[in-house]
Order: sequence, then structure tokens, then C-alpha cells
Amino acid sequence: MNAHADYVPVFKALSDETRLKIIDMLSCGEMCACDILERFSISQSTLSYHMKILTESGLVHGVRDGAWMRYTLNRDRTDEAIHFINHITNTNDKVDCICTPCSRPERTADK
Amino acid sequence: MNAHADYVPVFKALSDETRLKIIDMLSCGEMCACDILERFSISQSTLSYHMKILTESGLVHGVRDGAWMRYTLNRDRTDEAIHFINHITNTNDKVDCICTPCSRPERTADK
DNA sequence: CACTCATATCGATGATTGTCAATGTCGTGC
DNA sequence: GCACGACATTGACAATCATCGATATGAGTG
Repeated sequence: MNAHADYVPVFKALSDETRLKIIDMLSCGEMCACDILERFSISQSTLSYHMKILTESGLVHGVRDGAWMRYTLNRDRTDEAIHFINHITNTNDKVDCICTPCSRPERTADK
Repeated sequence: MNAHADYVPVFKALSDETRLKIIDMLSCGEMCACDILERFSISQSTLSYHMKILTESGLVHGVRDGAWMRYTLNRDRTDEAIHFINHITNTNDKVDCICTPCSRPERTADK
């Protein structure tokens, strides 16, 4: 995991209030879909849609347990996301930094 | 800044490859729009649209400097976003944790 | 003031998103 | 095997998104 494009699905997954709240809930421990559903006023199909986005992004892991789905946070992935934001927002370990305030000829000339 | 909804625009801003790359660039230092534009193959109006999303999310700050716009990363806001992910992905300082593996009567009964 | 360059806004367009009701699938228990 | 409960998938829809070309605004330069 390195390229910017790889993290787009992760941030897409995070850019919805319901999904942020689900992640928050899962940080306390494993939950099944039915329990999550009870805490929102959305339909079951909508929840299923959100859980698919969360699992496909890798942030959440789901396993079948009989009739239920047990969901857990994938902390490896959440940590990875945090490290990625840290990486792109800090100058640390960047080799290809091209920071000219403004490269317009007139501008660099008058400095 | 606290509620989940407040961070939705931040993660929406982060959920686009072009914008992630722009943030990465800005981490090296201030840049003007024309310099950013040169490093992508998108139209000028599209870049202006992306910069608007970034500035409205608070992640990026833009100031006029004559004819140019100088953009900088708002590290207060990026740090805030990182702290927020840390908060919702960790159990730390959560008072209202309701973590029952699955609350179905049949299920809690057979444990 | 007129011209040019940097940036913003507008209008249009195809793609993606979040939502639901309806329906399908899969597991469990009788 | 059949009925039911838990979850997934489908089809439809309105809303939002990313993109562009065209046009507007605003600053600097003569």
C-alpha cells in the first residue's frame, strides 16, 4: 500500500456520517449487523450497503457466525490510513520535494 | 470540532486521488495554483474546483497574492483529522461503550 | 483605459452515491 | 424438508460529484 489511489476507497468509506459512527461503535469491540442496525434509523439494505463499503475498503472485517455477521475493526488498516495521512501531510522522508513558492519567471525573478 | 458529521467534508476532500496528491505537494511548502496545475493533466477550472473543496474542508488555506493564489496546508486541521480517526478507532476515553457481542436473546442466552 | 495573465464561476454532462422496497440467499430449528 | 430469521442483492430514484469549455472577475502592466 503506497500510491495515493490505493487510499481513495478508504477515505470514501470514511466520508459518510453513518459509516463514521459504525467505525466508532466497532472500536469498542465486535458487533453483529443486527445490533448495529438497531442504533440507526436506516433500512436493513442500506446498512448492508454501508457494511460492504466498509469491508471492501479494508477498514472493517466481517465473518459469518451462523446466521449472523460479526464485524470487527481492522486496526492494521486504520493504522495504515493514519500513517498515510501523516505521510502526505508531513515533509518527513520525502525525496522528491519540489517546493518553489511560485515558478512563474516574473515572480522568481523579482525575489 | 467533535461530531462525526463535522469530519465528513474532510474525508470527502481526501477521497479523490488528485486532491491527495495536491495535499502531498503542499506538505513540502506553499504553492500557487499555476504550479499545482502544471503537475496534473486536468483543466484549470477542474483544479479550481478541487482547491475549493480542499479549502472549504479546512485542510488547505489559500490567500491571494496579487494575481496568484498561494496555498498552504493547514496542519491544525490535518492534525485534528488524524486525532479524530485515532479517537473513533480506539477505545480510549469512550464513556458510552456498549459492546455486546450480539444482543439477540437466543445468542446471549447460549453463552 | 485597454490588454493580458491568474483564478473563479457557470452550465452541461456522464458517473457515482445513499436510500428504499422488493426479492434472493443462506443457516437454524422444528 | 419447510418455515423463519439474518443478511445480501437488485432496480429505481434523486442527489451529489468530477470534469470540461466558455465566460466572468480581478490584478498587474503599459
